[in-house]
Amino acid sequence: MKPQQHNTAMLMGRKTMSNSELTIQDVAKAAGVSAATVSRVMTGSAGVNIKKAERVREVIQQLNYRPNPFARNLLKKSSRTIGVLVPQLEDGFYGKIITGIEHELSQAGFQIQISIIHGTVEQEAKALTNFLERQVDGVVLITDLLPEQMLLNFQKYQTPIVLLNRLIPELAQHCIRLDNVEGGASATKYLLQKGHRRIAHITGLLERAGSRERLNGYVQALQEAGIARDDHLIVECDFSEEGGYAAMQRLLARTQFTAVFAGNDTMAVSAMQAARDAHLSIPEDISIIGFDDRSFSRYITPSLTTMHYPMLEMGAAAAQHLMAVLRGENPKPVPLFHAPLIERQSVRQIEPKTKK
Amino acid sequence: MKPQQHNTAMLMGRKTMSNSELTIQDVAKAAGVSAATVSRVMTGSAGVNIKKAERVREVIQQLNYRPNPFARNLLKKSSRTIGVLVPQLEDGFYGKIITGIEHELSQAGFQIQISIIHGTVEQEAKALTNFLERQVDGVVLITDLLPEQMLLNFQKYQTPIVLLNRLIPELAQHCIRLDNVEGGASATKYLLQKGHRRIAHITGLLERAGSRERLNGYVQALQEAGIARDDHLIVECDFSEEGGYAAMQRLLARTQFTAVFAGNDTMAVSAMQAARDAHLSIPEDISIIGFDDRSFSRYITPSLTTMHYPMLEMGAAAAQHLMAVLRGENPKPVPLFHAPLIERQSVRQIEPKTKK
DNA sequence: TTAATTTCTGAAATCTGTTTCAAAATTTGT
DNA sequence: ACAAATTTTGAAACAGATTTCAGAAATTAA
Repeated sequence: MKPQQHNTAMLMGRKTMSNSELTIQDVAKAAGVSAATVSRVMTGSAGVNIKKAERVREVIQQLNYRPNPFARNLLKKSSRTIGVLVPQLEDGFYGKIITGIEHELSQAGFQIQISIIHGTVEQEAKALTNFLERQVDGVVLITDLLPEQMLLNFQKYQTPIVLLNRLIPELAQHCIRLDNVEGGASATKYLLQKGHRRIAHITGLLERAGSRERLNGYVQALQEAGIARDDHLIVECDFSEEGGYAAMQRLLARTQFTAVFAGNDTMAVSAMQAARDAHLSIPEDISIIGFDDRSFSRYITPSLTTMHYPMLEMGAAAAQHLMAVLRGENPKPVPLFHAPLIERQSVRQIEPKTKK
Repeated sequence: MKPQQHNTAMLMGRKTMSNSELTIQDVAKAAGVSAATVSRVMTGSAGVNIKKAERVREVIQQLNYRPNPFARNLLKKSSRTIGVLVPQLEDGFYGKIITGIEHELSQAGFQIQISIIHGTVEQEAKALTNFLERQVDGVVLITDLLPEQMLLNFQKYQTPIVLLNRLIPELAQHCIRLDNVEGGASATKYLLQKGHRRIAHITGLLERAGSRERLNGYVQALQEAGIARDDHLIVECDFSEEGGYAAMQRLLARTQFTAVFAGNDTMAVSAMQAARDAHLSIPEDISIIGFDDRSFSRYITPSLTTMHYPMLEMGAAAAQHLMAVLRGENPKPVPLFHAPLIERQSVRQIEPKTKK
């Protein structure tokens, strides 16, 4: 497993002949040895006379020979490439995961191949099939769309797979996830600790496990504080901005509260807007806490207190796990990640006795 | 160029035998023909008896045979893969470009391989070399770092290359760029049209061509309006938030103005903050216009009027251009892209005669 | 010095498709 | 029905590495 010999010399501009289509045979001829010997030098296998090896290395350098990766892949049955399927890259959310993955993988000499899902399950399945056809060494999936059964069928292939933000029991040890229950509880506890008692919750789509988990955390935290769940305070939403706005309007129309825990930052932002449009100011009249810590959250006014989604770290963990599996190690399940609280300005302290 | 035969059937869960290591020979044997014939069917080459072809297709389906891509690559000397080098993916800026590229390429059956640059020129050169070694069919580069000479040396390889947001004269026809001069002028003209006459400009690093171009646009627009360049109104900055804040402070301390054209949205946001901290409100006291249309710009208060950087479109154009080159077409240079104005709330109309 | 080891080396096989080429099969022309 | 033309076909060559295996060379033992 010697590091590749190729230098960046030629890119740096030192004179070198342009290696159009050099094969190992050419190198062998130039060095006066057999192709087998050159190969041994290239791969760093033992058993080559030290002096001869040196000479071969020189010739390789001289000619700037680069072995044809396709021939190599064919033999090795591996391309040292990992496929990553992401829902989108248009904001930094998934970009951070990719960054985390890439950082780990590039160090191990792997490349990442990405596929962006453009909506339908069909397309997503096609993207996955495409990875198979191209024989990537492993796959990282970030998707809620693909039905469980499809993922399970995917196991038939020998290709290792890691799932991010999704739990599939049969693949549990390859699932990298956030502790959403804990996160939801932390957010709620923070509001409680700030003196709030009437705390509303705008959830994401409850068909998504993550949304349900955050809701559970919210309910749990309230319970621990001796507050019963009040369904007037809970409204389901679809993650979107429009939804967040409408959800806040609905809440304002039907009950009273001093704080809102939004299931994600996007909904939090638009909920804030809805509050403002109803002549309520934040955090004076209503405190709000989000979830995810999206990049815009620190820029809005007031800046949004939220739970940080450690995507970089989770991406890195996904990559490490995949590497381990590829090395044939026993895949020990990755523990849940925790979402730390990012305290900013959208939540204010309330007088302990000011029960509204 | 028949579309690949592989269905997603097995992923969908219909019963199929797990195609562990099927080769074209196995299929040939099963179908009672030669490997050559199977190959002809797979690649859709003419000259196969229609009935026999049908039978072979059935067997292929039955066995769920997928040709080994490595063997294919070896022969075709192509992997239908494009390498993309990006500075970062942690916010949506470059993610959008990738999205544009991916969208185009996936339709053409290409995959994208991405490399994120982690800072140094050395690393960047290594990433590029890595693409070479892996024999990607083409490369899209988004980088200011790599020295021109290095890029030129890169030409020695037959691998086609497209540069985004950078002009290298010798590679001009493969450079996809934004018309920064026009963009800078548009932003400035908009402020002029809103009645502003004392317009400050916070530039990006002037060593970057883009920053100089935007500055030139600014100066040009002023000139056209009969206003001479006033260097007190221009301050160079480094693109960063801290820099934007300091730049605004500097401007406020040394001269008067009613509007600011910031070289990018990041600086605009922090300039706004600096203004607020100096007890000036936006847009009442100072109007501000940004550049890039970053995702956070619409969330801040007031929402930021800015010039939209059409990254999706430019990414798509890069991909299309690359495809054209790969098809052996004559590479007609791609015209400069235009940055449209996104009118939001950070600029206000000034009374025509209220010259301050 | 010869025998016994150990270390090196290269020819050939292998990996899996694609393509060429000549032979075989079929069709057409008369 | 027979030659000529056309369509199909499979054997073999090929792409460019890696690896096995047996023989050659060098080293050690005796």
